[in-house]
Amino acid sequence: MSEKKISSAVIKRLPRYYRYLSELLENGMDRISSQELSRKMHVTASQIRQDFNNFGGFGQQGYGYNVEVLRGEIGKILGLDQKYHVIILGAGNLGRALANYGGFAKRGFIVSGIFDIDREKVGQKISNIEVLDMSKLKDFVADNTVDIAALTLPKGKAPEVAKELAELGVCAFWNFAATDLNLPEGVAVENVHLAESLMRLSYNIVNLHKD
Amino acid sequence: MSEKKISSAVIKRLPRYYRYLSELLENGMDRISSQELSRKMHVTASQIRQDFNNFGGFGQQGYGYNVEVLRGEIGKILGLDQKYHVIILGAGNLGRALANYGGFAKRGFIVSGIFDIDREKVGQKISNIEVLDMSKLKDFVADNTVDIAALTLPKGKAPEVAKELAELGVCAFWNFAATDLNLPEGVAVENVHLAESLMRLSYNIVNLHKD
DNA sequence: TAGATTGTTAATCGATTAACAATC
DNA sequence: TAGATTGTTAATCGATTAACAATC
Repeated sequence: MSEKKISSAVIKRLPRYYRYLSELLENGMDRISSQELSRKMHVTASQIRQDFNNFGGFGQQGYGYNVEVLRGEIGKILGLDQKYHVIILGAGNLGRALANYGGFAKRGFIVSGIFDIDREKVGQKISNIEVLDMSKLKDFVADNTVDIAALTLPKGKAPEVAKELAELGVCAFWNFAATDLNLPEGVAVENVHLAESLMRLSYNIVNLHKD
Repeated sequence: MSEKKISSAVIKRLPRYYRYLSELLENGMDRISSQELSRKMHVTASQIRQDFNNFGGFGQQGYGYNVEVLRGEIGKILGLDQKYHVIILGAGNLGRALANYGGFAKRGFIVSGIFDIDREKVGQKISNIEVLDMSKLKDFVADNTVDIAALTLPKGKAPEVAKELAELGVCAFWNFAATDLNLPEGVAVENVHLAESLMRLSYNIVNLHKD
């Protein structure tokens, strides 16, 4: 398209705006200025205005932004006006935690399948969904819409399963395995590397008193 | 100190270097050049050399970097040469997943306490640790070393519990709650906002075919 | 209208990449 | 020594902040 490419720095900030706007809405606020939002979020008002203006003018001079409208627009930009069917690969602790977490469904992310190779786990029900054997994966993807695959597999297995799924047409991966997936272009990957997050925390602990 | 401040862009990349170097070491590689690492990691060789040089010369002209030495140095920078005592606040699905995940203990992050308010959960054992009632938290922190508090509480509770813990001297927080903690300076916070991660993924799905 | 606040341009700052001399 | 590759400076690129005219 002719739309200018939005920088990933901006995209990374959008969900946080969305969260703050949702809160403001819950609290009955119906308008907010960039300056007020700036104070709440601890970012500059200038950045807020720049960010929003990447997508067109959501505000009004002398008034600010309408909370509900702005939240709606950002939601649309983030694709939250759609539903997504999610399958979870790996019914371990983390896979189960994701399946059981109701918050995602509320935002339109519906878990429709859970897979594992472990005989013990296959057949169990998690959040009302039966855990299927990995051998059923191919057929499942052929017969059902799968928008997102959440990978909570051991790092050794994750890249090959992701590759297989990508070949079957799944084009978005939420990757919790401690590895890079190295998938072809045209596939969306969002990594959640908990071990790396924890290392950044320990770095900060060590350097906390070194200013 | 007199050390120049390392930019957070660099720090964010260190754990990934550490992961790749650990893999290389497992595969028996004992040296690597910035160019070779560049190809594996899909970042520029220039960036790799710049990043490492923030901490001093780990390499050798004409040779490259010794994998084991470099991994060790980065590990030290990240604070992985120490042990950390972790308590988990909230024994829900995610709290249990974190407690049960053995990978953290292997890297020196030891879960030493789990807390919840739910009568059903208090007394249960998770990964050999008894879930304690939140009322015991204060005494526990007074009697035990607590380096990190992992917050897997509802967003409504997280900020107040974090504030209380910070006042008791806990100075690092691994925050999984969908909220900002707004703690005073001198406290390290690492956020893992899964809902935001998922929104970035849906943004990418929507925009996948818009180039 | 006067006051407020956006949208947008220009200035600054910081991070990434390129280039190459130093040196193993 | 010749070849390779780092350490480091300089050039480029991009993101953030400041400033202010437009306008509600």
